[in-house]
Amino acid sequence: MKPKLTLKQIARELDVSVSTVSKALRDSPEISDDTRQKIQAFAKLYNYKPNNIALSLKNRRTKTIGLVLPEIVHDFFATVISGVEEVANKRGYNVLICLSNNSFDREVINLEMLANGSIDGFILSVAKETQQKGDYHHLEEVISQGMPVVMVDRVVNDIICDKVIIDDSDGARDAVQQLIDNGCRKIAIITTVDYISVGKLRTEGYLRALRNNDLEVEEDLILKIEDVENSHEEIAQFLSEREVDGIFAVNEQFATSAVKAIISQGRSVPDDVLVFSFSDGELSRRFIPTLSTVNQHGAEMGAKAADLLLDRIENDTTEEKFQTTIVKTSLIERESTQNRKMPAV
Amino acid sequence: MKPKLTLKQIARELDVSVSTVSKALRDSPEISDDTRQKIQAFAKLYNYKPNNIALSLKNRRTKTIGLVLPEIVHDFFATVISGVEEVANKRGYNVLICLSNNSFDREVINLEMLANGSIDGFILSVAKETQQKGDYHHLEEVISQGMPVVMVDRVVNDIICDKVIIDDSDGARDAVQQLIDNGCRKIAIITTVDYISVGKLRTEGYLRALRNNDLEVEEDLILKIEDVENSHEEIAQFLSEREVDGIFAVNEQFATSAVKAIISQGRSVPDDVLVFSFSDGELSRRFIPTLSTVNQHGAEMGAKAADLLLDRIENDTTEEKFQTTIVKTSLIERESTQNRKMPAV
DNA sequence: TTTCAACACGAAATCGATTTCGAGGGGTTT
DNA sequence: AAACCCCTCGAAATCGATTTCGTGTTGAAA
Repeated sequence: MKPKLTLKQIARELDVSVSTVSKALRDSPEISDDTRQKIQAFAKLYNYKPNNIALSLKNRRTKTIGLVLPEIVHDFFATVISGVEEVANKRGYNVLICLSNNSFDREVINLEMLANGSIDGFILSVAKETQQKGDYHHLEEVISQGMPVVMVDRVVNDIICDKVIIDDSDGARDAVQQLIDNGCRKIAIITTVDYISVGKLRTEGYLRALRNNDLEVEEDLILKIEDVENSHEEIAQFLSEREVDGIFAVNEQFATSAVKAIISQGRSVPDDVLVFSFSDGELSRRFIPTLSTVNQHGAEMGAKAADLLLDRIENDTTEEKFQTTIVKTSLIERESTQNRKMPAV
Repeated sequence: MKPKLTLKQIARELDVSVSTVSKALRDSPEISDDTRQKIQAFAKLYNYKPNNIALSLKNRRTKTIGLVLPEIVHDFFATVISGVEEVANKRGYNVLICLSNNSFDREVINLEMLANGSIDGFILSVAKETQQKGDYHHLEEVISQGMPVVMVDRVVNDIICDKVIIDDSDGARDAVQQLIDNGCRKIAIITTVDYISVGKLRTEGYLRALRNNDLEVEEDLILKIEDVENSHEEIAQFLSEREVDGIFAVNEQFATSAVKAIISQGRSVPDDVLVFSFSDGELSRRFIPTLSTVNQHGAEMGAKAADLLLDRIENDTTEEKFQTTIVKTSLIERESTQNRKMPAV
């Protein structure tokens, strides 16, 4: 690594002191026009850029924020990253991304790595395993150190900090309502186990929609998936044993598995069964049929989280109280709920 | 931000010097057992962790690598990130991710931001606009500064550095060969314009496969997409005017658009037309029919790139010559090429 | 008793930048 | 001519850690 140009070298070269160089480059009035121009010309010529690390040490802030996510090969989190990155860059910050791969241990390690001066604050979405364990000491620790933290999507209610979430429950309710409005009466839900906060909330929304319409809640129509990897067979099995006219799936994977299962039964989506999905990604947009879905506005969530975090970092508003921002979901209706046989109610 | 515990504070608290504390914590033999234990106990009690920034400044290395990508809402790049992240973390490094959004200017800005001490080296995949412009001065600059750089996937031949690519051309050739073996004789290709390096290479592979089998190359069957956003209509139009029995698409988006167009013509994939895609993602795995595709092994590419970069960083092997690693693609055959009518040759 | 080595620790330099404070020189005021 | 001020610049502290070198003490060897 070739050593980069430093203030000291410029000083030696031009036979002035380091402080003079620093001041000249920052247009301090202490420095005469003559000297200033000479130094600035030299710096420009050799393309001097101050060393970020030295600045970080001096200023006690790194102009970098950390983003800790459970996974990345997932359109939703990818869009969150885009949102965070855009806002952060616009405001002059870098983004340090760490993946927990849904592992508690990796999440702890990541927080520790970052919390030692590398960053000015965190944005994180909690790992699945962490939610399962319910162990949040690592979060409490960094927060008690005074590190600003914003949680996104998969949040922890017990931890007090800024949060950006979507109205999971309302979004689910609206989606199911849509199914009902389109004539469905026997609606199954394919969801996650309850310790996943968003899964639980979406299940609640499903239940609310049914009750709002005086439809009976049949426990038998609720499928809670524990093992996402092998969910496809489980879903196929589930649907083969039940006669439903509508399916609400809490993510794209479950939705596509459901469609596939229905089709392999010789039935059709949307002619025989309507399917509503959650989380809008490439998959929903390009599937055949295209999937109706609840749009989570991931980029917007990321952008909002970044703004919240940077506001807290820059204004040092430690005493200001924490807020939970809810980004509204919206329904995107596509082919999978365009029923041609059942008339809309 | 509450000030974190520093060596100086420990020193003051225990009434020893800063150097003694530092040495004690690093188990230096200069320090007596007594003092060492006292200091280590204190540090442990108050959970002392050295400040990363100070270490970076002192050591002249940040234990962080930069990863500059054109986009992220794209399974391939997401898997590359996973691979990089895993290796980097395993070897004790953080990953700073920047997105260029395929913009030349943003790429330049990102490089400049990172090149000032924030990181020890780069991994990057060149932005589309940069390839179009052919302006690589920003790359040359950071490299001439002695910053180690590894390029991934979308590489620039003119720049001399380590590279990790796939055998785009061979992968495409193999895919097209597979189509031919499955009985296709009129094979269209849906590809990108030539300034995208990988698009051009895949087109070459397509041509080679045709020639290898003494099939005539019909320019009319080659569709080069410039505007990816509105590619769907272009593809539908293209296919409606041509009678083909096989389609090779250089990415998942083009492939799904093609399938959709074929189906809306009242024909079937794979019964009437076989479709082979490139880049294996959720979409290919979950589409109906599931898509045969050329697997790019993104995680492997990312991992390899990270290993190359870290080796260069840690061994300071500036003089060692640069290598281009080719990660072999592999064909994944799924439903979209399981022809039931045309017998395999 | 003198000398010397081993031991345990501290002072200071260093990484690269910023910033406070002080000082020298030139000119102006009384 | 004495007093003063302003302009311009440099020395040094600082951020938090590491590391070299030096120093004082103790004990043992000569």
